[in-house]
Amino acid sequence: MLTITDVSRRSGIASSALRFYEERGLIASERAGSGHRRYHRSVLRRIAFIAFAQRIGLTLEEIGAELARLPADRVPSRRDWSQLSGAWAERIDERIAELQRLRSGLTECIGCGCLSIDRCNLANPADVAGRKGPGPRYWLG
Amino acid sequence: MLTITDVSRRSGIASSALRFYEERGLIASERAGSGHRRYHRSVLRRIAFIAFAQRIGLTLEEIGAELARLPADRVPSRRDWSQLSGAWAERIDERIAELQRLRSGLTECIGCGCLSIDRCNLANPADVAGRKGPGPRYWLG
DNA sequence: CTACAAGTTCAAGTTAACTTGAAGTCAAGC
DNA sequence: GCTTGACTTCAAGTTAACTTGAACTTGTAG
Repeated sequence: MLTITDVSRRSGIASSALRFYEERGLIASERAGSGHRRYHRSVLRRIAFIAFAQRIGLTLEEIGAELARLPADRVPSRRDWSQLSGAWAERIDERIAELQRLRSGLTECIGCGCLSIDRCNLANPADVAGRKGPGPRYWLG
Repeated sequence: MLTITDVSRRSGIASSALRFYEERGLIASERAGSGHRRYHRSVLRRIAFIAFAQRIGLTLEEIGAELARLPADRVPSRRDWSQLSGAWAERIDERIAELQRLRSGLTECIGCGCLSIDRCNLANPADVAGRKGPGPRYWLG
């Protein structure tokens, strides 16, 4: 069993973040008699998965939903993990495609001078105009 | 001269956001005798530029820095605009490259079962471990 | 036994990019 | 003249993903 500092050092994730993940139900821990957290080594792989998924652009909520599909009664196998990431490739491909569209718009649209809201659909695609709710907006979100 | 509602409707950006951009010095307006904002039509192109730059991933602060390089004494020309976006192509290419690395890691790394913090550099590249400051972290930021 | 590091909880702060609400002013139609 | 909609400012709220601080307890080395 690992202490929170062990896990933090090995994963590069701050202890405060680990407690936060636990509060959100993304990882679990047992307690020593003292009340201190003790982690199973398998938590490291779970954390690696979380970090990876974040880089792909998933929110913690989405990641939690994925993790909930892992078997609860045993340590997940290689197959269990690889099945989770099924839909991700498509998601990444979509983002790459968007970036490539933006990249060609950079020369074709700004360069040619047509960057005007009335005529340029790169400057104002539907999903930019159709924003919803409060809080910051991210171009990939 | 356009009212704030005119500009909002034509750009798809909420009036509150337009006031916010002005507060940040990204756009400018004059005032009617009543105190109401009046915009020059050229502000639409400026807003289009802001929206485009945001989709590429620039923060408002960075966008402000770019906009500050436009000539202040006249309405910017086609050339003025296209010179601003010089460094962006490279930036987009870097992001595409990162996504492609992540995509191959998806099959090679999660699929093969090597996704462990100790051994997998996709799970824990330097820039994930080396995070700094408070606030949310984004995988592209 | 005494330091001092490491752990705990809980509330509040941080960042970006806005939105929402309150409280009041201005403009246009009937 | 009245109502209704558009506009103004300013303060406070929103979201995500954490961090920071306060106040306190545990574990360990000397």
